[in-house]
Amino acid sequence: MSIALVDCVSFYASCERVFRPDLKERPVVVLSNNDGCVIARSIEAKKMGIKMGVPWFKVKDRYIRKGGIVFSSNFAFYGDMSRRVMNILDSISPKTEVYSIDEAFLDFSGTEKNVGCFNFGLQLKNTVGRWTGIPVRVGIGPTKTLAKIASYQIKKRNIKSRVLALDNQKDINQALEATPVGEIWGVGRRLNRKLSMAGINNALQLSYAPPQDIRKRFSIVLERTVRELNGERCLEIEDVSPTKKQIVVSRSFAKKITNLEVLNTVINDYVVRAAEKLRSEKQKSSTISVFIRTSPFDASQSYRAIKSYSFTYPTDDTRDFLYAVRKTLAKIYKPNYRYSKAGIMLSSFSDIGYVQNSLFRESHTYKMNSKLMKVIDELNINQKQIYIASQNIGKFKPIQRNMISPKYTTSWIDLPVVR
DNA sequence: TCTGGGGTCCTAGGACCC
DNA sequence: TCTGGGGTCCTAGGACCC
Repeated sequence: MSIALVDCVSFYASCERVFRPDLKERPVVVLSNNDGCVIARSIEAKKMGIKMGVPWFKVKDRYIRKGGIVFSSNFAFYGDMSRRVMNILDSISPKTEVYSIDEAFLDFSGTEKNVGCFNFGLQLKNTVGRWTGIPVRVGIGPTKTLAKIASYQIKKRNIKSRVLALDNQKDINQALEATPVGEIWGVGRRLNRKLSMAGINNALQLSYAPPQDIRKRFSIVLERTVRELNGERCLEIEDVSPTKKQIVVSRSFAKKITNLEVLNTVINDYVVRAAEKLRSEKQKSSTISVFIRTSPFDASQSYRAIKSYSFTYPTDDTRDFLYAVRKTLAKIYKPNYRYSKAGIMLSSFSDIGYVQNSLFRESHTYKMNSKLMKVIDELNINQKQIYIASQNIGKFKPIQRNMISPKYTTSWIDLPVVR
């Protein structure tokens, strides 16, 4: 009964190093959109005191002066590297859940008798390292939460093999005692404070708390955590990814927007992307929400608004969404504000095969529209860009990425050359 | 000057029903 | 004039995750 958590070390920074061996052992950081803040740091950068999420402009000078290397985010590249890592894990383990871009849970119950937990972890780490160049940590335990704890301990104790198997109670207790309550998976800032006020400071103490009490005083979520710390499985491995319940596309702008038409054009881009995603998920949506806001760091003004539009029938037609957004945005837009971010959200999904007929719409129009969208999607996959007239086509550059690396693995032009 | 993006789950409270 | 009790469903917002 064993679960492994495979966790890529400083994932984005490690990706950048794969095709740049000259960056080995040098500080590397990766920035968010608009080069806003630091979202990944190599170990060397962490040692320089660069904190996660820190605004780039605050550390830039000092970091560069000390010889640090910086990249804008290149998500097409990271996504592709992630897929490669996950495929390898999937080929080795009987059950795999891709938990995030850089983490996966593996259930290898049954096989541990043959090779042993530790050796299994070693095999995972070595194979991924050799085949992709990405370093990973492997934490192993009887439950997901304990596997997470194992992974945290690898980091904290700086275990050289980067593999830790918690397969007996003595090791488990030792790891729990050395894990502050705020580092437990599922305990955020808020719960951390509440728990320490209740005198619970490390994972071992939390594991001793009666689950029923925890449920009453906190929540059912934390109750599950307590049980998981005691080796009782409450969270299963979800090896078939559940269908999405919402799709969000949102961005902060490099330059504030003060004009409704520009805002609408930019948001139309998000709509086009979200609708593509929706169709690739084979879903239809009957609610779209639009939100706009000013910068939370701007003390002189503050406005945020969100409004939803419901269709009488579920749709996946980009033009339906564009129409809804135009109407909705006009209702929440207020002039004289400097908007810093906007986004849209699709929700209320239903399966594509299921159509609720409407009294007010001929049913054959559904099929016609789906065909059109399908053709557009296929053309766009083959790089022949079809735009909707109201989209933003280079007129306005809302995103800034000044230090982006080549798309080494997803673009023929950027393919690395070996001389 | 410059502060990310995309998700899930749970709960409280309101609307509505009988 | 007096104005019950119990249930479901939906939504907004909070908390958390990477």
